[in-house]
Amino acid sequence: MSRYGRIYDTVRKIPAGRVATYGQIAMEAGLPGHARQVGYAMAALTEGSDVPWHRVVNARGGISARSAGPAFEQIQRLLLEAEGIPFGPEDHIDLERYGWDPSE
DNA sequence: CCGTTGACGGCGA
DNA sequence: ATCGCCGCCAACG
Repeated sequence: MSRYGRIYDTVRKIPAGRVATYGQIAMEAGLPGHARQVGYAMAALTEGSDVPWHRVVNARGGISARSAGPAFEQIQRLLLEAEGIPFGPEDHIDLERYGWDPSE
């Protein structure tokens, strides 16, 4: 987990009530263009992890489908709504309003 | 060693 | 705005 440590560390910085995109996390972690590796790193997480994985969404503000099954997608949406983040008619979050700005 | 796969994203048609 | 193709790179068989 040597190289992904930067990724997990960056995800931990996302404040509650905010979300960040895979590409954004990659950039903040010093790995621009490696959005896919961020997704791969998230898939490797265990349930006891202190990483707020649910705050990571795709570039359109939506929840990406995963091989683990649709159940986790539901859980992610529930966790985000519990933090006050609303989903639009197309199941997407308004990144302009709820996207994480690292400089804040 | 090589081909496939995958929690993605950008660009062109 | 939507769709499809391609690039990125680590993990697996």
